[in-house]
Amino acid sequence: MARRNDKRTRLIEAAKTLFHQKGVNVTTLANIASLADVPLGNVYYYFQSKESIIVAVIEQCRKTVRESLQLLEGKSTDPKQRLLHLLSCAPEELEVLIAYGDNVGGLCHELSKEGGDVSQSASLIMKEIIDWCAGQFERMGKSSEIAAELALSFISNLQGSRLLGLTFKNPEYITRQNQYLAQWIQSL
Amino acid sequence: MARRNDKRTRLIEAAKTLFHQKGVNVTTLANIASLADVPLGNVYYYFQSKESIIVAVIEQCRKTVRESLQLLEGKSTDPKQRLLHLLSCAPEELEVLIAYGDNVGGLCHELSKEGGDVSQSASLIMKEIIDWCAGQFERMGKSSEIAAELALSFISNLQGSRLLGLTFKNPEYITRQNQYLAQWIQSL
DNA sequence: GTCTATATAATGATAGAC
DNA sequence: GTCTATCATTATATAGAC
Repeated sequence: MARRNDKRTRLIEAAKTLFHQKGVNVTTLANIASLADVPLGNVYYYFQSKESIIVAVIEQCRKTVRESLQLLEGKSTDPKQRLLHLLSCAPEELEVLIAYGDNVGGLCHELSKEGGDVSQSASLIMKEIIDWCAGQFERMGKSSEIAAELALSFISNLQGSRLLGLTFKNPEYITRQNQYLAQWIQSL
Repeated sequence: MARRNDKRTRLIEAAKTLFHQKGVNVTTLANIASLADVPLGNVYYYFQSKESIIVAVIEQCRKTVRESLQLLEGKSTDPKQRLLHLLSCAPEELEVLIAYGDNVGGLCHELSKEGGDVSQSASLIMKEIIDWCAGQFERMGKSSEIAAELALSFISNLQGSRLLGLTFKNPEYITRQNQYLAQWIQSL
């Protein structure tokens, strides 16, 4: 059970990375096994199918997102500052964003076309982010209805700018838009 | 040459539809040939490889986008109205958006991860849209620098809202955000 | 639990008859 | 120009030795 978790975890991490970098559909089990340093045939001891790996990756991403948001809550008690923290990203993160796009956005984009359970679970990650933002706007004194609308607008813009950053391979598209959003938040 | 264009066009149209609905990487040549009602083996008379079909689809999309934008210019001489027209979409279009997402956004997302020539040609479609919007903002009296920034913000938000609409399979995510953007444009 | 070898199906691509 | 048949490769998935 100890080593089982080890390899299982490694496979999920490898899959998560490759799904982000190449996309879910382009990534093969051989790719995942190779990166995780696990023999191809052994993958099926830990996962029933490729889809069950996808499900596991989604769960893992959701956990990561939730932890990141909780970390953000620890950084400041001011909701405005928290939202600004969500915007700011380190230079390495920015490089990843222009090379492979936003992880959550990518998953949602690709999986939402297929429909079914997997599609919906992916959407829950995005929902978690939006709801968290709405919570911050509420703390800023906005009504729950207005807060939901602001959160939607905020994430919409954030996701859009990351798509443009990816498309044009230009970090300025993201940073410029982030500055704009930061001003917008300050003005609320 | 006459019939050649006929089948070739049908293949491009079929590929364009399937790339949008399923994604580029998931779509097989068999899918395309089937939808275009062309025998699988015959595809290679018109295209050298799958990649050359992708290139052709991108060109076709770019042409479609350019025509749509020119059509928009005919609808009104007022740049604000033109931008509002770009936002408004018919109920059927809205259904397509929540089912399969934005066509251009989808192409850029998927192809930008692969890099290379194809990636860059896809980005040119998005650039064409942004530049057109920037042109409208300039006509509204904005400096070229400000206009470029506004266009970026506008398309960023538009693309983001379409991703959210797709993700949550909810047209309200798009219409609500469109209303917000419409107000934003009016206020400029 | 771990790994090799392989079955099975699908995919991009080609050969060659018509 | 058109189409059938098929190759070569790769993918998911399984069988079974250790």
